[in-house]
Amino acid sequence: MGRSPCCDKEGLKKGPWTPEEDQKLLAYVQQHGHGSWRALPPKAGLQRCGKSCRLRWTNYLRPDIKRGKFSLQEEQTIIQLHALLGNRWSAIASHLPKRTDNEIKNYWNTHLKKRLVKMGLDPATHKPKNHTLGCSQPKQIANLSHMAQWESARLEAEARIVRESKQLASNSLTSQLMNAASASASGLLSSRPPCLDILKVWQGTWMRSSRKDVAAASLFAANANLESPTSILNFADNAVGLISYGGPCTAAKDNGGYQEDQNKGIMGNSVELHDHITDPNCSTSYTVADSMRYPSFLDGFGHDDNIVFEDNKGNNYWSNILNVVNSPMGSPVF
DNA sequence: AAGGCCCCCAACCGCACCCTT
DNA sequence: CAAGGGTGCGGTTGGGGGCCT
Repeated sequence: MGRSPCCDKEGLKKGPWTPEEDQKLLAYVQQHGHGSWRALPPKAGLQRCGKSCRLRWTNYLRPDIKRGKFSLQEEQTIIQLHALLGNRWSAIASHLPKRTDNEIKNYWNTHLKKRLVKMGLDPATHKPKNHTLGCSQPKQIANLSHMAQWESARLEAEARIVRESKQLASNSLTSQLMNAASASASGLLSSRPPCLDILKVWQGTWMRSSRKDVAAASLFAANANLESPTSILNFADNAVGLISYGGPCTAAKDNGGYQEDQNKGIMGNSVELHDHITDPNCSTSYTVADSMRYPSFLDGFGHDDNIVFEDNKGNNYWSNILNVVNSPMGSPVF
């Protein structure tokens, strides 16, 4: 178990990077791509371990990094995703593609966490510390847990897709770096990330269940921009929440392991009925538990007689998350 | 001006996971 | 199937800079 640190070799430099080192690393990656990080330092003429180089590249030198102050919308996105995902920084970062997980983590720890504490919220649970406004009923706590777990697993999978896309982008970085603008336009480095489309399904479900107004829900779903290229959701065929796999088939296949995890972790209580869904764009068919069509954990959400998270303005906490997701400009990355 | 304190963030560390052999 | 290498991830640290006294 474990491995020996790669940085304990004699003669390897640690600590802050110098501009010369940055230049060497940048020049090498631009010319050759990073390839194997462990093998990179000697080739690039650096007295660093591969891990240090990788970190420096991913957290600082990468051309597709937005630095500087976080916008209000970015802050909101982080807080709300953190409410769903907890300290899953990479998953959160996948929805703020120009920010690194390290940056987001630092920002959370130094700013946002304190702000929540000041507001009397527990930064770990995002609930008021006295629990007077929280979900006090066990069923609702369980529902929240299920929601978070479900979304978390899905986001993990989508984050992985993003990573793989970036990997592909990285592999062709040389040409892209020659023309940063076109790289941006190409969508490889700064494409709209897989958004929280599942939350839209939830909202649609809320609308149905709370208002019993299928037409309104369908209208909402139809109006929603649900054409995220990597989303697992597809409203084109069914505006009331039928889940199908509409994403790139390679990505979906690549995430078989995550799908397994989802099935284990979230479908544990699912019914035995499964539907086979065939992606028209690829020959692979997918098995989707019936419970994914109508997630049972939605029971109890959005009904007037149930307590849900509310902020001090009386807004539904999860609706706020949905608002961020739904708003075309709700987040700089959406 | 200088010393102390605090904050921030780049970087490190160790573990876990994935992939290859 | 197991072992080992490569990489990703999250927690933590420490040094630099700003602020206060």
